[in-house]
Amino acid sequence: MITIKDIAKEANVSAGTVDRVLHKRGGVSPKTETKIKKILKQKKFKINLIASSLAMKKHHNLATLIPQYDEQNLFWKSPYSGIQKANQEVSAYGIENNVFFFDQFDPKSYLKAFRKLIKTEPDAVVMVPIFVKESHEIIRRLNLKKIPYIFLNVDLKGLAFGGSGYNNLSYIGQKSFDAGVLSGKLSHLCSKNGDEFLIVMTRKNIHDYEAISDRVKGFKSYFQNNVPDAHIDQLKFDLSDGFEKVKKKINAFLTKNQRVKVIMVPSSRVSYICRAIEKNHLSRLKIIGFDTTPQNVEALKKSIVAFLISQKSFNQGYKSIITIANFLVHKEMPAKEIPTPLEIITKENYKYSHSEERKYYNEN
Amino acid sequence: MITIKDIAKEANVSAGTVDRVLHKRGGVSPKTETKIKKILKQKKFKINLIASSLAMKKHHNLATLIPQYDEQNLFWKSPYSGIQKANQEVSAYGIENNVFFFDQFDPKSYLKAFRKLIKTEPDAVVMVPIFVKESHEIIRRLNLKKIPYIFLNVDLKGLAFGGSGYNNLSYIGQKSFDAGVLSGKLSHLCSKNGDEFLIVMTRKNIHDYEAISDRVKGFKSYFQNNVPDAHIDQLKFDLSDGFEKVKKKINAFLTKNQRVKVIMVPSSRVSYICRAIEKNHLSRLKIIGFDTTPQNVEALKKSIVAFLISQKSFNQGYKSIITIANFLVHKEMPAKEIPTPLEIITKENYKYSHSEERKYYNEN
DNA sequence: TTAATTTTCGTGTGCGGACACAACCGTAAC
DNA sequence: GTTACGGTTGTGTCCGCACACGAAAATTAA
Repeated sequence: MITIKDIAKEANVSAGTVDRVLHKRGGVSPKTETKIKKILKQKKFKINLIASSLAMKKHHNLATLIPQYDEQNLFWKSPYSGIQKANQEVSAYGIENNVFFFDQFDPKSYLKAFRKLIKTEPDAVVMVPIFVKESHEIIRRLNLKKIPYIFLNVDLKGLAFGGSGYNNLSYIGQKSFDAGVLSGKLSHLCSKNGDEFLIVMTRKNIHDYEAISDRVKGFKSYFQNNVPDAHIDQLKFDLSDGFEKVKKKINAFLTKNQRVKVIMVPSSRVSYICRAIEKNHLSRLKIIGFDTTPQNVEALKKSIVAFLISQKSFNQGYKSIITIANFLVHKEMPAKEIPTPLEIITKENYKYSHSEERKYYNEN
Repeated sequence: MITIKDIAKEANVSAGTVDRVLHKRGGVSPKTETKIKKILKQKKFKINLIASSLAMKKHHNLATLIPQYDEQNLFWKSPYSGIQKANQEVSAYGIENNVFFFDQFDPKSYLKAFRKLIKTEPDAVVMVPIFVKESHEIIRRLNLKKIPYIFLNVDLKGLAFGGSGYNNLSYIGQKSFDAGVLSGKLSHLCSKNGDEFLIVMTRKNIHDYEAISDRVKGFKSYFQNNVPDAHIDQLKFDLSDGFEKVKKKINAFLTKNQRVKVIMVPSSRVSYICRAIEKNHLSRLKIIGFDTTPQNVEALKKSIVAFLISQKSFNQGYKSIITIANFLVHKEMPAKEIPTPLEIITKENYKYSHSEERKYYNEN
């Protein structure tokens, strides 16, 4: 292991000078600089990150803005767990992360949470920009204060601020269109000629409308490119529709359309849909959904759902914090987009797929 | 962030005493010990791992014993890359890892590599125990020297040393039986009633015979439990069979058995098999294989192979080093078994599944 | 009571690097 | 020739912890 002192000795300078070169702090004569740089390369010197971050101790202050989860909507629990795990890890680097929650159906609570957030004067922000208009305002203020921010799970785009768009450091989440394509492929693989397909949309979670519609587009795109004459039906339910109405509607449809053999639910509400479907229909159906919420996994285990496509939201949360921490501490510029793997989950491989997350649950 | 000094001040003792309690070094009166422990809990003190590992600087010496990869057999490149990545990371912790290669078909080279390895007097060993008899001897010597070791990718078991078995710290790899079950499920999902299934075994790689036979068992087990009357055929090829013979045999079989619609190849040689199959057969077939070797991925991209089940061997290699490093540095006892996820790879999600690995390739 | 131990505890140093500050050099201005 | 000043470079301290060493207190022996 080569240290700064080793380099310094070799170059007949002091450690301070080497340090200046390493950090481009200036104040070094060109001669010595090139000499040091040469030795640095030659000896393959790498900064010891352990020692470095200990010495820095710049006590950074992070802030996270994410939806609150509840019994009804457990989806957001997973990224939050990932965030907590990351918080623990980065705390040794002098990074503290304050998490602010908001109601995913209430734009006002979003702004309110942000107002609390901004008062803590964070050095960087991780946010889930669910609401378009309000996010625009929030980002305007972050830009003003020159606070860097990254998007988690929702990839807000637009020609804001004079066409330049939002300059988030990074987006961490799923590529919804490709996830949809994958669901198309899986649907196709577990069907035979003449089978029909059904997309069931629930509009309960307005927030991820963009993602859901992208998944549907991806799904259709797959069939256009591979099975152009496939017959794809679509059912939409609204917020106001009660469970009974959903039930009636969907079963009536399935009775009338006996050739429907595959159902794709482009949201995390697939288990809800499954509960609505009568048993006699279920037996002929292959059902594909998204996200490994506890209810969905339950349906998977009972072989009601054939595939779940997971976006590993635990990892998303975890990675978002790690990414921004590396940016703050080591000035490491993240990729503009950090896509999460499109994980295919079945009854048979579920237990191996979320071990990190479960381990964390058990420990806490 | 709470430091040892904070605790010391609170307890009216010195930092040294707190340190003694933290590390159970003894020499502390029961009174002060309980007092300190109480404050430790109350303030939720956590050792700063950064500072800790910097202070320790116990310059550990690791050794790794893995098969050499070559053009013919790229499988082992992936874990090696993971190991290299991990080596880089742990080097800051004063851990150096020497990698020793051997020929996966030559037991003698295995022993020879080990002899070189043992001369470096490693503090711990990561090994791929391919050869049963030779591994027994190697492990005997490791036990004698009390050098801890973990198994990578091959889960050697047995009633060695008086029935106690090998006491490897951990096994990091795939659960082959469950991987087979998963391949069964996927085969089932993309078939319809009356379709027949074919297992094609190549015995080229004797070493993973155990894993391959477990996969086959898992495959059959799935069908026994779910589709007891399924018709499963089996073809075996030997080392001595040339490509032309394989070709002739397999195409003859497929011509005669037109109802075979799904082929499962329980090894990483699926692309080899695909090349042997004539086009007119391919169109009706769904093919499932293992491991994302470059050739297999190529076949996946061309839609010749429907599914690959990946054991993420890059991660296996990476994790093996990280695990043993944590054991050495932080005395963290690993789980006895660390199973790799059973990842389902299709043409549509491949690009998202090995991003870490590719990123590493590009950087180097 | 005093000396010899043993138990218990405090102090100091170093891990490798970051950064503030001091010190040095040469040159230009006076 | 002295002073001033900017460009360079060296030195020292600290980050939080681990651990060796020695000092103090408590105990036992003489």
